[in-house]
Amino acid sequence: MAIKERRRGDIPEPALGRLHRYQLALRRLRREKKLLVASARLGELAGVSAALVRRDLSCVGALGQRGVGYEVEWLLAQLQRALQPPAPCPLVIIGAGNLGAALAGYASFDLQEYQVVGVFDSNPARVGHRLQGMVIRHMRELPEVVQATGVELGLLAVPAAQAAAGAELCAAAGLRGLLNLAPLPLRTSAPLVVRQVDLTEELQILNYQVSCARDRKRGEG
Amino acid sequence: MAIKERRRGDIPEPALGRLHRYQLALRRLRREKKLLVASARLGELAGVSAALVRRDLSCVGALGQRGVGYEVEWLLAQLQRALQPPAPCPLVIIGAGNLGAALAGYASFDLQEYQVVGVFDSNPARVGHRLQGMVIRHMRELPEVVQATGVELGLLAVPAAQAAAGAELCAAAGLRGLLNLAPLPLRTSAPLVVRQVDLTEELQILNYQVSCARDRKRGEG
DNA sequence: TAGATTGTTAATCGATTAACAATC
DNA sequence: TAGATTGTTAATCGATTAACAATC
Repeated sequence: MAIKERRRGDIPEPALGRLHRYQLALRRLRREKKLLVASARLGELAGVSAALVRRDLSCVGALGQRGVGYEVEWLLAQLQRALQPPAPCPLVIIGAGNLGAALAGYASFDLQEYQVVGVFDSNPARVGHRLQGMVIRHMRELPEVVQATGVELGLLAVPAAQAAAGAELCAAAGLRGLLNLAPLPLRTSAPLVVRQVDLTEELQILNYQVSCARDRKRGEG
Repeated sequence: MAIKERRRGDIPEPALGRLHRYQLALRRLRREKKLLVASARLGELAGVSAALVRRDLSCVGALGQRGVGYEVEWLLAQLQRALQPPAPCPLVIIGAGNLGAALAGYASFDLQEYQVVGVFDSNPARVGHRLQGMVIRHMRELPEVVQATGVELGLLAVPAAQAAAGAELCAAAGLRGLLNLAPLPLRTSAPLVVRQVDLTEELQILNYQVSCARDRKRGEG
């Protein structure tokens, strides 16, 4: 039986999220000096069924041993290779307002695998000031920085009204991927991969689910 | 034909996210003085098919007129009622580190529908300092604030290692919902509804999708 | 009436689970 | 060999799309 060709791009999106969480669980197991882990245990740690763990792992070609389980260290290496974060992945932050400033600090200190290589803003009043030890640069310098550093990813943290224009500038500057934190679904301009994270949306869903939980309890009680 | 009983909790989660985006689109249409909108146009604005728009809207009992479309103002009111954000929804922030500070600023200024009523931290070195005009309080004061203000939702912005303990304290203090921003899947402790937003995960997925897009292009070129 | 657009049903698609032969 | 656990196939479930009768 031929080893399945691991064509990139064939991992469905929900599986990508779970693979990331398996990594977290595996790192924890490694800290605990565990050498082997079964799909059942890994699923327990990641909040996922054992069957789904096995299916997800099989789609990155990461194999265990029947009757034994998965080797922690080796599996972790496989996942890292498959999801390929080339160690300290460079990143720019667009928007130096409240959220941008927060993220600059957060990303600098807490996201070990990512490295902020620049903070940009189109507001002249902000340009030149310092943020987490970095000088805020004008948006028009972005293409230059992309050229010089080869950075591909950006965090878009500007007000909703400016998100579309900001994304255009990012695309034009040569960025490849954008994590949009503005509460505005972005018309994904041609060559740019856009992902949306909207805290307002998350809060609204949470709020709804909370009120449903309350209703259910009332129904029982 | 009886009007469908709008039992709360029967809206599937993916639909909840889209309903929120319809609200954004509708507000924009309102600003543009549009009175009516068709499912096709609303879908276009929200990046969703017309059929799905109609299905989603029907599950909150929000109805249009055949041959005509949906009345913008009225539909917006229906959605707001169904998703019920009771105007300025109170909120606490747990963790006054980089991310917490950022969120405190962001939530105070940019999330109009939410109001930060307190920032908490368990690190005595931080307690007493000011953040966005609010005094950082010790975690042990949380129950008191929950009692006094009736706040139900929290943003958990502590380091991964402290997330589990933080969630416990929130549950014990009487919070009902928690948006966890720590990169750690939280074992949802009994009566607390937890939602996960992990920027690391989002970045990793984005990064993967970018590299897939690159591979595809290479394949073509 | 003719044209437009809904609400809903049936068909399709994709993701998850259950089950089990393979095999350590 | 007996027990454990994988990788994968088939069954199930849920969400999306296509299609169309209802009706403005």
